[in-house]
Formats: sequence, structure tokens, C-alpha cells
Amino acid sequence: MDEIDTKIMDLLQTDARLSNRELARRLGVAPSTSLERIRVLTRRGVIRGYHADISLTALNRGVQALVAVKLRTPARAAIDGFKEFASRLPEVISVFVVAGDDDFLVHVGVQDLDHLHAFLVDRLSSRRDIAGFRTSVVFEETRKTKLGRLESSAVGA
Amino acid sequence: MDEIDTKIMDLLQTDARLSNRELARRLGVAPSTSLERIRVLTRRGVIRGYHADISLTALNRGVQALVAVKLRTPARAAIDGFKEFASRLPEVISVFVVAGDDDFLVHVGVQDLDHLHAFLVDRLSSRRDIAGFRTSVVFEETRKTKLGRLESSAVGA
DNA sequence: GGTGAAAATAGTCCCAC
DNA sequence: GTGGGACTATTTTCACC
Repeated sequence: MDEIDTKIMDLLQTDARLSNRELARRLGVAPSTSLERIRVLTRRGVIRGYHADISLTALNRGVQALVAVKLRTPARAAIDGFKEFASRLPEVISVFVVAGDDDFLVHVGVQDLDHLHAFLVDRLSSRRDIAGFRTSVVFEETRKTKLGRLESSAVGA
Repeated sequence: MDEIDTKIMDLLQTDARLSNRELARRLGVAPSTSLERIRVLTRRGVIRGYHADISLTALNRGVQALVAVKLRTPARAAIDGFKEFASRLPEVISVFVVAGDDDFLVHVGVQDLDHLHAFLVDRLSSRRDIAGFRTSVVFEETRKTKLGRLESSAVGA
């Protein structure tokens, strides 16, 4: 994982459709070299895939919310059960299994507030395994398009 | 926004590096047609970009957390100020400005729990504009790689 | 809007270093 | 692990439908 690999990750995070030729040019290596680097990074699971970023509005998901869910009995079976359930709902964008005040944070994207309401009362409230949930409607989201690699270092000392 | 556009969004969400030729083949249209469709979708802001999905572990971010932040005075200036601040921190993956019990939900990714601790006490606790925060450490994340377009419909009635 | 063919450009493999 | 070169494939434009 040297400087070239880091730069490949940076460049492909910014524009996954860069041609291999252009990638090689920016790296200062031959195209065959960058191609081989990409292959290795992919095989090692460093590059997990390439995805188009589609406007949520175009997907009829102009309204987003983060729903913190607490289960009645947060044991393995209940957690796995809810996780599977939530992941399959079309409104759900991502599901975080967490430690803290809650057991899950569910990121949902829906058409409007009526659909958010419907999601909460029809899909969540009816589940017996949920002790309760708190909903945070999203006003604005800032997502980093390019994530840098953090220094591998000890803290403080 | 017809069936072909929808399928383009699906296919490019799944694999942004699909060649235009292969895309056209799967759509059942000529390559020049799919190329033009992509151009229009991009110009209209439906396709926002193409990004490689890089393993968080490879980026030294094996530990993730969601931090719910409450400001002392959630007025415009304070909100914008904290949003700018949080977005610039290298540990931060995304920032949600929300309504509800909190003012922000900050998604962070760091090397380990020591670095999470350092992030919280060094970067957040020192800020005078923060009334408090709650941290949820992430055990597991399930993110949808392909987001479908939701039906455009009224709820209930 | 969509198509097909031609010209320009890029991807990929092999082999020598 | 890297780079050059040859071969193949893809992208892109454009006149036409």
C-alpha cells in the first residue's frame, strides 16, 4: 500500500469512470502498471466496487430521515431479525447496528413527509420487537466524495 | 424519465465502470443512444458522479461511530459554523443537519477506539457551541448498493 | 429520439527488463 | 513490479431515419 495505491484510491473515489489510460497518466506510470495495481487492489478487497451517485430527488427520495430504533430484547436473534427486516424495506438506504442509547440507526429516504409518516407507522410501529424509536428528519446532508486514508499512528503518546 | 433511464440508473449504480457498449447491450439500444441518455441524465443532475467504493479498513477507518450533536444555540450562524467545522475534519465521513432531539448527526470513521476517544475529547468537547453529544459506536453497517426509484404515489387515499 | 458505420481513442495481453 | 508495443475493443461523432 504505497503512494501509488493511495493515489489510485483517491482518483477512483473522485471519478470511477476515469479511463485506465488517463489514470496511468496522472499516476506517472504505464497503463499496464495501473491496470495491474487496480487488479491487485480489487482482489485484496480494497476496491469494493464502483457506483454511480444518483440524485435522491430523481429517485423520489427527496425527504430523508435517520431513525434511532431500540429493541425490546437486544439479543442476537432479535438484532439479526430486525436488521434483515429493515435492510429489505425499499425506503431504507442503510442500516447501522450500534452500541449506545439505541440498537439501530436506520437511514431512510422517501418521497415526502406523508410517506415518512406512513413508513414509521405502517412499517415500524407494527413490529412487536421494537421498544421505541426516535426520528430525526434530515435538512441537509454533506457527504465526503473522497475519503482520505488516515495516518496509522498512536494517539497522544 | 422512462424505463430506459431507470434501467441506466440501476445498472450504473451497480457497476459504474460498465462499458457503454455493454450498457447499451443490456438496455437493448444502440451504444450511441445510451451515450446520449447518460449525457442528458448527467446534464440534468440526475447522475451526480461515479465513485469507487473503498474498504474503510484500507483507509484506516475500521471503527465507525455516529455522533448526535446538540448545539447550545441552534441558530443559523451556529448551525452553519458547526457544519463547516465538522465537514472539514478528516475523521468525518458525512454530516447530517437534522430536526429532532439533536441538531446534527455526524458519521465518523477512525482507526480504532483510541482514535475515536481522541476525536471526541479533542475535536468536539473543546467547542463552546456544543451543548452535548451522544456517541453510537457502529458494530455493523448494511448499505444498499443499488437504490430503486420509489413509486410516485399518494399515501393511503 | 434513435441508428449504424467510420474514425479516433482506449483497453489488454505478452514478453523483456 | 514495470514498461513498450501490438492487437483488439470501445467510444464518439455524424449523416440519416
